[in-house]
Amino acid sequence: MDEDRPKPPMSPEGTVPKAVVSRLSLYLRELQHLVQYGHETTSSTQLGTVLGFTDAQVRKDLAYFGQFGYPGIGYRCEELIAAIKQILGTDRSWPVALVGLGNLGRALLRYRGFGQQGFRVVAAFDVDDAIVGQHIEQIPVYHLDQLTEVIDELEIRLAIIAVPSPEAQGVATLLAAAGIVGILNFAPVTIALPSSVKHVEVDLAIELEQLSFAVVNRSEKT
Amino acid sequence: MDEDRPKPPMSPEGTVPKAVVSRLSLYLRELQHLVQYGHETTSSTQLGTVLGFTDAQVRKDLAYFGQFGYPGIGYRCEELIAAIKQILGTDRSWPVALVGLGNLGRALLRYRGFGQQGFRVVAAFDVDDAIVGQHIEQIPVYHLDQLTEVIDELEIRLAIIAVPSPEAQGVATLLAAAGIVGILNFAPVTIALPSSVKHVEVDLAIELEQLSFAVVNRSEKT
DNA sequence: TAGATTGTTAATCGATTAACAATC
DNA sequence: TAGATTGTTAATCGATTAACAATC
Repeated sequence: MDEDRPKPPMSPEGTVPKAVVSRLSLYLRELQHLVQYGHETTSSTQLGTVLGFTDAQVRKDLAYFGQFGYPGIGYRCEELIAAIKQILGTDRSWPVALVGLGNLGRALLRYRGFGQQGFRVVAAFDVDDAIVGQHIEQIPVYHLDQLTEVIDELEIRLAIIAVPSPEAQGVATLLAAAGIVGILNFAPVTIALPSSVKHVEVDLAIELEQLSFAVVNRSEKT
Repeated sequence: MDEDRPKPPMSPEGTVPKAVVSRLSLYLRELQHLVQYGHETTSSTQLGTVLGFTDAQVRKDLAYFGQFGYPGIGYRCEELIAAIKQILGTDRSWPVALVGLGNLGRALLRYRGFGQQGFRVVAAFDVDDAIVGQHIEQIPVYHLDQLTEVIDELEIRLAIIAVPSPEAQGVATLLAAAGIVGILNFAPVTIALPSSVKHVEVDLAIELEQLSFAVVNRSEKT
């Protein structure tokens, strides 16, 4: 629309706080909602209000990566969506490997939310002979032994671990050796990996514990 | 073992940073692993090393809630586990309602990790007549219309939302009206609730986005 | 005793917010 | 023009770390 605008092409010179990046994802999500409802532009105040941040924080967060707004006008939604996707690296589609096809693994295999944000599970792994060799939701299920080979073949760089806790570290080590550089781990254990391999841990029970704490200590804040 | 020790019974006088509470959950998880491996005591250094924190931080975090350690010795695992459970409110078992039985909802219904940490799903809700009235994993499935009634009857205070995004806000409002005080939301939308209702949002795609960002910006840190 | 480790204070570091000139 | 809103600097706030006396 306006290619001529001097747009510093993503220069995170200094180090970007981790919290900023997760808010970036929230901005993106909200912007996508706004577009769905027909909004063409938005403002730091609007984004902040919906998400519970100050307007200053929204502007500061974005400022880490460049200048995306128009003084007096705000941000053009589509434009900012494109910019954030580029920053997050989701302006492409990432092939993802999924290891472990228990309840959670199967649910993740079918989860539509990944595809919408630029991730597609292209290979699943398990050790259960009853499912190895089949396809689930059109995704081929391989034996864990084929991990390295398949990851190499399909050029997969991201993986999801959904195996029982005792197996998680072993699988993580295998994945790292196979060339995976980012791991999303659903097993409730802290896995150790070389620092070159990034990993995010999601422990569903811990999320409930945070709630439990908030509820138990609720009265004191009132 | 030593009931006589003067143990300030959980006095979070000032306000406890949110980050401290989530680390508390990690300490608990790690302590449980240590006990499984036969450890009787541990230290702030050991806990910190495994989890990637400094020893000072471990001690500071725990200090928000009382004195749990023994100078020269460290922390008795079982004792600290009991203390943290009490702080988090998981020294009891919480009945939980689950709304939405799509792929993710069903997986959560079967997820074993909840029970181990003091949460049990006791009622599930959906609007699909094909499953309403049945039991899945011995959990009764009710129609969404029965939400208020069942939550009241079973005295449920925590709920999990696993419905499609467009339904999430409506369900959240319903839950709040039914007396739910804590909500774990898996729908990728920010829901608005009265501040008396605590909620935690888990967006699976966002977790992958964090990974994608880390991977794309990986080289710069090396 | 010597060695280990806590709880806590003070110092450092980092992140959020307020304010405002510049811009449309 | 007047009103709206940005990007950015400085001020504030909060969280992490280092250091150490006290304790076992």
